[in-house]
Amino acid sequence: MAAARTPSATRQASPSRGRIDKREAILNAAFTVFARQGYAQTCVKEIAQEAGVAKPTVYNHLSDKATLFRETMAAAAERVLAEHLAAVDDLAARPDDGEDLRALLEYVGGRMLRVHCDERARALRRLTQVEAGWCPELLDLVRGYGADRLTEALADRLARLSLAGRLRPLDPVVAAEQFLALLTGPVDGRTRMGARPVSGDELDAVTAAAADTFLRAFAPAE
Amino acid sequence: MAAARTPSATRQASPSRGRIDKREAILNAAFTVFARQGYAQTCVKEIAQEAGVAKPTVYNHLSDKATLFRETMAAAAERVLAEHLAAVDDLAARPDDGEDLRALLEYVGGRMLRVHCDERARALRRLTQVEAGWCPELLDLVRGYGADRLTEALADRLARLSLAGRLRPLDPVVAAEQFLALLTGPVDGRTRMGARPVSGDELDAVTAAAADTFLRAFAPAE
Amino acid sequence: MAAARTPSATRQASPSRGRIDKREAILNAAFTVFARQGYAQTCVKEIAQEAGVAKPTVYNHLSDKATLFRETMAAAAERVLAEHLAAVDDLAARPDDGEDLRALLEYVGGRMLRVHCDERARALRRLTQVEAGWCPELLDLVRGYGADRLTEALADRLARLSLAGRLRPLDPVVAAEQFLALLTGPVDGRTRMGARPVSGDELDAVTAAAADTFLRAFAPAE
Amino acid sequence: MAAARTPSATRQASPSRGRIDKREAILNAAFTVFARQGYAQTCVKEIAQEAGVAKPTVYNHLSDKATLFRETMAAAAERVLAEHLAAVDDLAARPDDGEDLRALLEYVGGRMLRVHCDERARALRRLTQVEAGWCPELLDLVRGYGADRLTEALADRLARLSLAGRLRPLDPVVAAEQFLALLTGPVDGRTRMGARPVSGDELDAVTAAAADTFLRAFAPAE
DNA sequence: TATGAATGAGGATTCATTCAT
DNA sequence: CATGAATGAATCCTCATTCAT
Repeated sequence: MAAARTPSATRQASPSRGRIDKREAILNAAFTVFARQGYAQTCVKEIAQEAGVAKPTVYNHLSDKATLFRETMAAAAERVLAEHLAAVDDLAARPDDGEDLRALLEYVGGRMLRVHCDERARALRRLTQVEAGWCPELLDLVRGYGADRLTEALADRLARLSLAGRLRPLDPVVAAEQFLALLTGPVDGRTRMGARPVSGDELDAVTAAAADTFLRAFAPAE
Repeated sequence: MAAARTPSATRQASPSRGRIDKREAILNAAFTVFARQGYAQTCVKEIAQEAGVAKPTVYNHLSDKATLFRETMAAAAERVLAEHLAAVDDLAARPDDGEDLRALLEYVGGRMLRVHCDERARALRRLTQVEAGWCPELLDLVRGYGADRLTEALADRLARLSLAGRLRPLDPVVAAEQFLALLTGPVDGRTRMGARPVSGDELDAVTAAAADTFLRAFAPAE
Repeated sequence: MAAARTPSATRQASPSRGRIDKREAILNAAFTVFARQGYAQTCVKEIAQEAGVAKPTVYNHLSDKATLFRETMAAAAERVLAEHLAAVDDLAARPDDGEDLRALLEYVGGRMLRVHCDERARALRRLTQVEAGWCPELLDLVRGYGADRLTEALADRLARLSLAGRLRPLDPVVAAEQFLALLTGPVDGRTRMGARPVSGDELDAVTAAAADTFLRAFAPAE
Repeated sequence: MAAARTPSATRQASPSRGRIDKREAILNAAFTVFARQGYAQTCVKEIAQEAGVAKPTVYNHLSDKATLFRETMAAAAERVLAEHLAAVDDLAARPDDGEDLRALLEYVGGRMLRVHCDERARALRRLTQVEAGWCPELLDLVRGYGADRLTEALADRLARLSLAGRLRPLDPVVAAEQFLALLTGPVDGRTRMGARPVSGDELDAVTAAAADTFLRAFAPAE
């Protein structure tokens, strides 16, 4: 089977690509529909239509509805992870020495908040939470793909800032958790758990308030 | 189940009570099952069994499955609201002058966090979030029954503390939002959106850290 | 539940009768269709139509297609058994002393052969044989309801005839088996395992030949 | 399976052999699976897997599932016929004059009974019987490939024995049918229509009893 | 020719909902 | 009113069959 794939991939890109594309199209369509309607309310027929394939094709690529759901969630988690990692890299690349600390926090906070509020990320969290009852592996699947990754990256930076004397001594993880909470908490509250969109201005206001409170609490003593 | 049968024994005394009790038994059973399995995965038969009545009886009291769900959520929201209000009253009754402010914040924070983590409250939030897609009134239904109520009560107290000079000048709503975020954010993160139980000790640690950060940010200037 | 059935049965015969009748109607229809088309080729819809009920009603009375099949076969086996037992009783009631032994054997043989060739009995044997692969309990289910019962009853009578000196000493079971084989073997061969009907004349001819051979083999020595 | 792969190694020598071999491999595999599961329960994919080919290859060689079944049955009938013919030849080759007639009958009977009980022959009879409903040509297809052939061969020998004065005057076909019935009837009864294996000892016992009864019935008058 | 992929039709099963009692 | 029984409308899944390679 592996032997069957290698040559065809060598001969021309299309056959294996076509299969991969179709599988990916199915997973994309599935995430769209699952996110819109939830697991049980979604019927495979809809997913097939959204993906532009026939129903059995879905079953050909993904044996079960449950399997389809798990794979869909895994793929979505991977995509969201990629966006998160981009934010993290962005964070690491951002020079902080000599800059205004408040501006840095606001930049980083805005970045994180936007990742958090991303449509896909929100749908992923919602679905995870809802369907975790019958599919507990979702929790482990999405674990670390969510804010945790950002939390750790943020904790790293906060630790370095503290060592550099630009923040008071602190527990980096707790500080990171709290900064994230100051960001996401008010937004989640205002958007009714993410059910409503929120304007960029509001995000900025929340970010500014979070940075302000964080700085007041964690700035080095005079 | 036993609870569903007991009232029927007292029915002779008050016929209308029997009806009410039966309706309430159905709503209780429905919330239990909905919370466990979600809306679509739940079939009316299960609810009827949990309530100890026959399926058509459910339809007699609540015309539709959707109606049943809405009424169930409304009743549950009402119950959770009652608990929230108790916490709020508790808050208002708590004398604060002359006491240690940190101790007050930790007491209030712990109270709120426990309300937030209550099994029923979590189930209510989860169901609201999940089923809001097809039943948008849930958002308005549960709005104000959740942390909002606490937020406002807390904002009141914070405003008075600020006026009394025990906190620096602040926007009470923002401060309340942030205090709540410092409480619930880390817990929600650690419990994977409430899917796992969390120990009382952990709650206390989070509460202490939240109070500490809040005080550092909002204590009056020297 | 038992309490709910008893009074209604007492009150009037119709409700429980209706249920029983419907169940029986379903089983009858199921046997008809299964016998015509085999298990896998039969879809539940057909059975429901044949029984004049809706598909879910079938599932209401008999949870599964497999269960439906097993119950159908059990009921059919019972009915066929009843016919067999009638033949056996008839056998026992038949006075034999003083009569012509050949006439007796022919009468009994014809009776048995007709039971054996009965449409329902043949269908039962066919289905048993066919579906025993995935439903082995069929063998035990039908065991004893088929020729075994007749074999034993016949063996009893042959033993008595032997004791009475009208047959030579013999092993009653072997003799009974052989008499039945002499009856059914040629018929089964000619009807291609029961796939084709066979005329009454042919049955009589086979019966006569069987009785003749049996008598030649088991008549008492001069 | 090994048998299906071996010929493909010799394919280079004779290309047309490869096709024939593959077709035969498919038919063999098909009979195996059909015999195990019946027509409707068998899906073409299984047959393809059992034959070690891809599903479309099956359709390349045999256009239809029904056609595949018919061809499979025809091929199997041919193979069983070959075995039957071997038995018949064996029968004819067996010198009988001067020998003990009982020994001859037991030899011939045991031979026939073993042919009758052969796994493939039984499966062929079962499938024929079951699927004859929708595929009536099976009856004609298998006719004459079963016991009929043996019946006729046996009738020939019995006729000659009768003419030779070693048996009383008789109708050869009836006598042959009855001898076969005395053999197969008890065995079929004991094996629950062939669903269970039967020991060689039991076959011998049945054969002895059959020969005994047959001799008593058809030995020449003193 | 042989195959991986795709499809259309169909079947088992469940469920919300409504009568007869 | 409360219930057992019945139903019509989905939904998941399988399978025989056909293209593109």
